[in-house]
Formats: sequence, structure tokens, C-alpha cells
Amino acid sequence: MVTLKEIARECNVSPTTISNILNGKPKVSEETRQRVMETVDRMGYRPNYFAQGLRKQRTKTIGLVAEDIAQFTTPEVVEGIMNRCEEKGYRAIVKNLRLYARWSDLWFHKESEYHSILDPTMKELQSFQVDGIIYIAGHGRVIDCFPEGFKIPAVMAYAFAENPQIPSVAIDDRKSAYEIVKYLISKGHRKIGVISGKEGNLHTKERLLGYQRALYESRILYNPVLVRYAGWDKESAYQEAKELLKQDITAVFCMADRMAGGVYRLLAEMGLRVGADIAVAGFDNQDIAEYFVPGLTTMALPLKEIGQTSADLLLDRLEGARAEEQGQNRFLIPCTFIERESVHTIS
Amino acid sequence: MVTLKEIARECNVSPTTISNILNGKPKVSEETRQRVMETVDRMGYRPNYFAQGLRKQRTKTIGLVAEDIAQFTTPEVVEGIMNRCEEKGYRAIVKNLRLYARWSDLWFHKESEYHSILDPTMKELQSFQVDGIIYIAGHGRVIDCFPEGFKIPAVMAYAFAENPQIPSVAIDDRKSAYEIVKYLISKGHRKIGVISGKEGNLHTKERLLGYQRALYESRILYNPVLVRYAGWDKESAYQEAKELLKQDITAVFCMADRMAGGVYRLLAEMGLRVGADIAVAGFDNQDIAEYFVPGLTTMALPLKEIGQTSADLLLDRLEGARAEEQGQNRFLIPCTFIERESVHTIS
DNA sequence: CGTATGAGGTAAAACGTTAAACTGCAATGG
DNA sequence: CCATTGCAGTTTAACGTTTTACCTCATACG
Repeated sequence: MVTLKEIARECNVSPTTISNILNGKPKVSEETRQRVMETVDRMGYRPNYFAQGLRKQRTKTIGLVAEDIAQFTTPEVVEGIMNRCEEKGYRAIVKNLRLYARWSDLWFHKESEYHSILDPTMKELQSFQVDGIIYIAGHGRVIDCFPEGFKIPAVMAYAFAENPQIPSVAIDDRKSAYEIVKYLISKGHRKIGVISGKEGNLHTKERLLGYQRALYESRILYNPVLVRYAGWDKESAYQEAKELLKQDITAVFCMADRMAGGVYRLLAEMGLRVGADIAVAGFDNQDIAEYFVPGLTTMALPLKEIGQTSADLLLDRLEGARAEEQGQNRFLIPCTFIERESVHTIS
Repeated sequence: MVTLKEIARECNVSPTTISNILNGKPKVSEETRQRVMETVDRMGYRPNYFAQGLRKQRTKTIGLVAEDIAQFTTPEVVEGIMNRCEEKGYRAIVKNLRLYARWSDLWFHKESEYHSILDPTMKELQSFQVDGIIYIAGHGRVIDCFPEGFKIPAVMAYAFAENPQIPSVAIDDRKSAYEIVKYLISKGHRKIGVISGKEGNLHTKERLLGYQRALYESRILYNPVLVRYAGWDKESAYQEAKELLKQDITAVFCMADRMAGGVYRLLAEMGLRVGADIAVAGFDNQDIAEYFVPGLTTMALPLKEIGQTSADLLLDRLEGARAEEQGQNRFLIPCTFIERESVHTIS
């Protein structure tokens, strides 16, 4: 490894001067700058981040804590964050909590189990002297990962932090559900069943509120029998859809594309054609939606934007733009409607 | 941040002693050890990696270079690597090259463009003083990312490195394709069409060899008309399948589940039932396969194992287990056969 | 008794970089 | 002519660890 000292010897100046040049400090003659830069390039010098981080007390590195890096929502959020970091001269390091046994369920049972996973990870990031932390939630309930008085600047992505000090960036569930149900209504559907997410889950609740509002605006009475709670997965959706289809409905709104998969299967078994005999709408625009036959109409999650917004929030704060702007700190990013062929018009 | 010095003052010993204790050096009395450990815990001391990395010249950190972190194969490989690293006391930091515009295509055209992306990333990792590097390839052609004489210990994951010095861990395409075609044959199919990956691609070639061998063993003549090259994506597979289905076949082997998606759609349009009128097999066991109706029979990629094996290879080398064991350095990991309902038995 | 030996430490230097204080020189202003 | 200012640097110390060399006792051995 080439060090500053070696460059200095080569150029007959002090290491400080090289450092000043590389960090854009003033007080250097143009001639020396040229000579040094040329030598730096020629010798392939690279600053040692460990020495830099030790001396400056800023590492220009942020830590990403992912509840599950293999969950389909996570990689794109990570990508969005990394893009922004790169633009602003920061680095991101990712830690994986591996919290999900299957996609839909947190595998642990007690909060203490959670903390026995989270705490070493946080400690690790502290050892890495990260300037800030972004927590990337999975789809489950949110747990208290930033206790009152958490010292490191932090942002919660894809969920709301319990601690109100921590800015959060999440999807606008209510509005998105509202829009897709509005769309179903605009296609003539008025008897709309719901395969819902888990009862008590925040996404579930917000999406139901959106559904409810869309019905209300069209003067359709909310009928609780048409709402069946499933577990975000295909299997339970299949089971609940069996019950739901005993009712007289023309459309099903599924709160996850995976669950729409269960509904598709059931309808196939019942000999009903999606997008002809019955309409199905999903949520997430997961990869699978495009491959359903017929293609699934759904809402696309703004994963990259969530990542970017989270990074912007954190980096702005680190750069001291607005240290404690106490106003709004919950940001809702809208989903994008994706129309495919699973919803037909009825009269 | 609590430092060694503060612990030292608190315990009335020198920082050296604390360091010795924490690093398990001998020459410490049991009594002092107790006292120090207790203080370390109480004060929540965490070693500063930057100081450590600077002093020792090993950082116990490896760099991961992903061609595309959002490609469906990548996160699980990353997870496999991280698990192993954690077990062995290493850390991994991920860099994303963002090389794929759509899932199937590298977006750049000239090798120089590629290097203008790769080189800064590699430099960055050097600045991070990583002890080693794992390159996680995407699905495209392999480019020369480890030039002759690359100094940092490195491993190629999910592809073969051009540089023969670099150990590589990839899927056993040939055997896997052989197995799935064997399965089709065992179900009575003898006229088996192929929706193949891009011509010239290594995965394509190996999988075709597997197909060829399976046919050969059952004394079925290889008919080039039954092999149609597509572009790994749904659309091109749909187009090629149109041509393929003009031939008299009873089964289609698709070299990617996404392509099977195109075939499913075409068959639906033609009024043919998958798993009844015609059999379809896929490859990858991508999320989507489970959601097809009927479920797609396919080969599951051993992504986690690829990650783990790559990490083992690199870490063993870093630990000096077998510095230059020149023997085998290409490792093939088998896929796992996943049976669903897309292949029926014929007589 | 004198010298090894070992146990249980400590002091100082070093890793590569940068912030702060300082230096030497020339030009400028009054 | 002297004080001030500006330029283009240099020197020194520091960041938090770990390594190397060293020190001081106490005990054992011949």
C-alpha cells in the first residue's frame, strides 16, 4: 500500500501538503498541486479509510440494518440508499438481522430474543464508527429498535419508528389501497371482497381504511363479511378465499400479490376465469405479478424512493442542514398503479 | 465513545493490559482479568475498528462486489456469505455495480465502460483495506474483472473467473439440466422442446449439453429444430415458443422460470393446459415458479451454498489454511429438483 | 549466595492521516 | 523603516489500538 509519506518523499514536500491538496485545502501553489496529483496517480495512491476515520472523527459511512436482506422488498431499498450515498460521497455498510423464517413471519417470539439479535449488530456498527443508521424494516410488526435517547442519528425505512424522534419513511398504504379500490369501482365492481393482511398489522389497518373510504365515496356500505384476514401468504389466502367466495362478489382486492396467487389457484380449481368471471387486484407489484396469467393489476411499491428519501433525510441531518427540524418526520411515499389484465369491466 | 484509556484509568492498569486481556493474550492474573472484564461490560466499551485496522494490518473485513444487488439471485448469495463470515469472525461490506438495466442484460457495451464502473469500486475496497474480495456475478457473460496478477485474495461466485488463479463457485448447469430432462423422459416425454438462454452464454451451453446427454442416454436423437434461443426474458420466450410449438412436442424445457412465464401465457392463449395437454419445466426456482398455475416444476439454484462455499474458500485462504493449493479451483454446486404440477405423465 | 526463570505487568513506538500551530519569506502600507 | 499581511508551506501532536521491548518482583536451582 502506497502511503502519504511515500508520495511526500517522492515529491519533496511534507505529507501535510499532500493531504491538503487531496482535501482541497487552500494554500498550495498550482505548480506543486500539479506535481503531486501526477505522482498520486502514477503511484496509485489510495487513502486509508481506517487512518482517516481515526483522525477525523467522521467516517462518512452509514450503517444499514436490514431485518431480512432476502425479503423481496429489501434489496431495492438498499439500492436506493446506496445510490444516494454514492452521490453524496458516503458509504453504506449492510448488516442483516435474518429475522424472517418465512417471508411473512418474524421467527422470534419475545422482545428479548429480538434484542439478542439486534444489540450485537448495533454494537458492531458502533465499532465501525458509522455516522448514522438506517433501519430497513420487513413486513411484520415494528419493534422498538431505537430506544428513547438513541445517540446515533437514525432513520426508519419501510415502517414507522415508535420513538417519535426518529424520522420514518414508509409507503402510503391508505392512499394506495384507496386508489386501487376506486379503480375496481370505476370498472363497475361494487361487491368487492378483501383478502386482508394479518389483523393488527399496521399495513393491514391502513389499507383497510383506504378500502373503506373508497367504498364510502361511492356510497357502498361496508360489509365486514367481505373482509377476511389472512397471513400475507399464499396458503392462508387460499383458505380464506374459499370462505370469501361463498359470498356474492365480483372482485377481490388482495393486500399482497402472493395472496392473489392463492386466489388465482382457487379460482382455477373452481373453473372461474380471472379477469372475466371475477376480477382480482393485488398489492406490491412483486416479481410474480407480471407472470400471473392473466397479468395481475396491482400497486407497485416505491422501494427505491423509500431508500432514496431515507438516505436524503439522514445525510441532510449529518451535513447539519437542519439538525432538529422538529416539524414533520413521517414521510409517506405513494405507490404506483400498475394495470394488467386481471380486472374486467362489468355493467 | 469509551476508549481503552478510560477503562485503564478506571481499573488502575495500563491500556496494554486491557488490550492483552481482550485479545486473549497470556500473562494476566485471573483477578485482574475479572476486574477488567467487569469494567468493560459496565462501561459498554467497544473496540474502534478503525484504530484496530490501522494498527494490525488485518481488518477481518472482506469486500463483496455484486454486479446487481437487486437481481433475484444476488441477495441469497450475499446472505450465505455473510452467515459464514459472521461464524468466523469476519465482516463483509457490499458494493453494488448496478450493471443490469433489465434483469437479463448488461447495460454497457464496451469493456472500457465496464472498467470505468468496476475500477472505482475496487479502489474503494482497497481504501477499506479489505482482506479479500468476492465477486458476485449476475447472469450475463463474464468479463475480466480479476486481471492477471491481481494482488488481493479473491473468489468468483456464480460464474467462472477468466483468470485461472481465482477460485470460482458456480452452479452445476450441466448436471441440473440433465436431471430435469431425465425427469421429463421418465414421465414418458420423448419429444422435448427447449426454450434456451442466449446463444453463446455459458449457462446456456452447459444446460444444452445436459439436455443432449439425457436424450442420448435414452437413445433420442437430438433435433436442433426443437431448440430455440431466447433472451432469458418472458417476452422473447413467448415469441420463440410460438415457433417452437409449430413442431410436434409434448414437453418444453425452459432454461429460466421467467421464460416459462412466457410459455404459460402463450399456452393459455392457445387453449392448451399446462400439465395436462403439454408439460413445462423451468430452471431457477425463482419466487414466481411457486405462483404459476399450475405450479412450475423446476431446479432450485443453490444460492446460499454458493455464498457459503465462496466464503469458506476465501476465509480458509486468508487464514492460511492452504495458501496455494493449486489443485481444483472450480467448484460446481448441484441444484435441487423441485417437483410441482406442470409435468404430467404420458404413455 | 548468585543467577536463571517466569509471572505479571508497563512504557514507548507505531500504524496513516489530518488539525492546529508555527515558520520563513516577500510584498505592501503608513 | 518597521509592522502587517499573505503565501506556501512545515512541524508536531493526536486519533485508539497493538506490538515490541523492557521492568520488577518472587521463586527455584546449583
